[in-house]
Amino acid sequence: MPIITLPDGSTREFSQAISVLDVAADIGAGLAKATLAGRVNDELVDASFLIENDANLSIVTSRDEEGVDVIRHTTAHLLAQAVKQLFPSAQVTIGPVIDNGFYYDFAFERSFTPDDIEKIEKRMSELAGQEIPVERIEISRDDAIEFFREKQEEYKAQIIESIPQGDVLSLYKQGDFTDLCRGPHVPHTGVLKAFKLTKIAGAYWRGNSDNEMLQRIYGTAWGDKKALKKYLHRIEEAEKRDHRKIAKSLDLFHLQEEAPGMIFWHDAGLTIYRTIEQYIREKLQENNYVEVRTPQLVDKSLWEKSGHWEKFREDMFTVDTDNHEYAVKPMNCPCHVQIYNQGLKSYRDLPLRMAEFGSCHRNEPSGTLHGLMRLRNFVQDDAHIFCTEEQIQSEVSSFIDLLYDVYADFGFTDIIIKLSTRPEKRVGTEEEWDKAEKSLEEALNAKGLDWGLQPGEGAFYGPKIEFSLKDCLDRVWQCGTIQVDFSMPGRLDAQYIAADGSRQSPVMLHRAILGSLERFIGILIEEYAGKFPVWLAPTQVVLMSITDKNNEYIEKIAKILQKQGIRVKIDLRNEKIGFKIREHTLKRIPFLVVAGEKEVENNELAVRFLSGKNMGSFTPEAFIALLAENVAKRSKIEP
RNA sequence: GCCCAUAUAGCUCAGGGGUAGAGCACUUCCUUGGUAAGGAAGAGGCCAUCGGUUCAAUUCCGAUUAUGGGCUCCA
Repeated sequence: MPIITLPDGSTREFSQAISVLDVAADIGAGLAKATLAGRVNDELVDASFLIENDANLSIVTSRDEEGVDVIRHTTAHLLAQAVKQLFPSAQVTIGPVIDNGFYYDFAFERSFTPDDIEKIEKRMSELAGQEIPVERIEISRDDAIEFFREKQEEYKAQIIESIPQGDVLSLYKQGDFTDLCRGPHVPHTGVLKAFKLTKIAGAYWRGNSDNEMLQRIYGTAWGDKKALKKYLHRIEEAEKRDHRKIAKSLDLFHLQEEAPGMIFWHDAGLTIYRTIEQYIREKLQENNYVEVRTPQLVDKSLWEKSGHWEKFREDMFTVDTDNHEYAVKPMNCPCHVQIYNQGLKSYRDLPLRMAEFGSCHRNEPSGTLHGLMRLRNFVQDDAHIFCTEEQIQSEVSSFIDLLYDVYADFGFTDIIIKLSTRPEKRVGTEEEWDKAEKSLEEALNAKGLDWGLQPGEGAFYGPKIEFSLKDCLDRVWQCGTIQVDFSMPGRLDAQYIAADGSRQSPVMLHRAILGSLERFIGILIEEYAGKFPVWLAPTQVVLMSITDKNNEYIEKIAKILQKQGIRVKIDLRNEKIGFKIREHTLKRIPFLVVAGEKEVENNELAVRFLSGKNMGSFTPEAFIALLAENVAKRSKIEP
C-alpha cells in the first residue's frame, strides 16, 4: 500500500506496488508522456522502477537538468548501438555524460572519418525514430563478464573484472544493443530528438598514455530541438571570442612556424601586456615585495641540486658551450634562492617577498600548445616568499586576499580553486608534507572559500592551491597559485639565524597571481571579447576629423591628451565620418571623438563611446577628467 | 608525445590533373562628406616544405613542419 508524496507535498495512495511511469500517468497523460525517469527518496531511477513502499517521488522530465543528463546518457548508448550496427567489429568501452553532452570511446581497427560520423548520426536518428524500448536487466558480475566475453567485448569484460566479486550489476538493453550501465535511462529511444555528434578525437584506454588509443566520438544532446539550437548558437558566439581570432583583428600578437609556442607581441598587444605588468608592480609595492631579475641560462648543476633536472630534464631547453651544459630557466625559484643566499639572513629579515617578471622556457609537448594559453616561452608574475613556519598561515592568507583583489580589478568572479596534495614522485619528508598540506587547507577554510581536492596533483616539492579561470568555451586554465615548499631552501642551502642564534632553513612559498601573463591576457581577451576597459585598451581615444579643415585643431588636442599619458590616435583620412566610426568601432577603441567645424569653433570635442552611446560635447579639460576617472575605476567597461 | 582534421593573396574563404578566383584590406584618382561601409581604376599568389605518381601536380599519394580539436602531460 505505498503512499507516494510528491514534491508539492500532496500524497497519493496506491493499492499495490506501482511504477514511476504509472504514478505519472495517474497524475496526467501529458506528464506520463514526458516522463524520463524518477527520483524516489533521493535516488534517481528508471521510469519503470516499481515503488513498493511509502516514498517521496518527483517525476523527472527534460525540464529537469538531471532529466537532460538521462537523455544524454541514453544518447551515448544510442551512439554505441549505431556504431555496432554499422561497424560490428568495433568494440565498446565507456560512454559517460559530460557538460552539455556525452562521449563514447570505441576500439576499432581504423579511424572513424567525418563521413562515418555522418552515417552514424543518421543511423542514430533512425533508431530513435523506431522508439525502441530501453530495458534494465540485473545480472551477477560473473555472468556479466561471460556475457560480454561471448560478444567479444574484451574492454567491457575488463571493466567488469575490476568490479568486486559478488556485486549485482545492471545491463541496459535497447533492441540489439546491450551495455553495462548503472542507469537510469529513458523509457524508449523515441524521446531522443535533439542530438548532434560534434567531434572525433583520440583518447587513451583508461586515460593512461601507455595504453592503446581509442576513438572517442563526442556529441551533444538536449531535451528538445530548440535547446539544441540554442546551444549550438551559443558555441558559435563563444568561438567569435577566441583570443587568437580577436588578436588578429586587433593586431595584438602573432605566432609563426619558426618559433612555435613563442609570441611575437605587436605594439597593441604589448601595450596591454605592459599596462598589466605595471599594475602588478604597483600591487607588489603596496604589499612589500622586492623585485629582482635573474639569468636566463643557468648551469645544469643548479637544476640537479634543486631536483628539477631529475624530473624535468626532457622538458628543458639546454645549451652546450665551453664544456658547460646550461639550461634555459624553466622557472625562477632556484635563482631567487641564490639572491636570498647573498649575505647572512636573520629571522628579522623574514618574511622576505621576492618577485620577478620571469621569462621561462619549457619544452612543452607539441600537441599541447594552444594560442596564448599554453606556450613554450611565457612570463610569470612570480614571487617567492621566504618565511618561518609560523608565518606560513598569514602569508598564504594575505596572498589570497591580494589575488582576489587583483582578479576583482579585472572583473573576474568565477574563480575555480583546487588544493593539490602530495604526488607519488616527490622530495621532502612525510612530516613536512603533512604540515604543508594542512597549512594550505586551513588558510582556505579560514576564508570560507569553496575549493576542491586534487589528491596526488601537487608539485614534486610541495602541495599547492591553484586558482583557475575559464576561457570562452569553458575550458579551465590554471592562473594563480601558491605552493608551500619545505624542501628547496634546504636543498639549495638557504638559511637564517633564528632568535635563539641557531641556523634554520626558511620555508619558501612559490606564488603567482596571474600565472603566465600571456595566458592571463588570453583569458582577458576572451572575457572582454576584445572590448578592453579603458585602462587596458591599447588605444583609448581616436580623434577624427570631418574635413581636412579640422586637422590642425585635432593635432593640437592630440598633443594635449598625449601629455596627460592618454593613448590617443588621430584619423585625418579623407573618408566620411561614418566610415571612420565603423572602422574604429571594429577596432574596439573605447572613445571615438569627432571634431568638426562646430567643435573647432567652440573648443569642444564630440564624444561617443564604443557602445554607440553619444556622450555629448566636452571641453578638452572635461574630457581628460572623464578619461582619468574612467581609468581609475579600472574594471568598468562603460563610462 | 598520441589520434583526427586543416594549410590557396595582408585577412576571410571558394576552386580544381593542363599558366589561379571572390569579398574585404592595400595603392592611385575623383569626392570635403556630421556618428557603423561614397565612387572608379590598379596592383597583389613558387597554392606550407620536401619527395613520389603522371606527358603534365597547387590539385592525387607519402613524409615533414605548423595550426585547430581532443587525449596524455603541465615544475
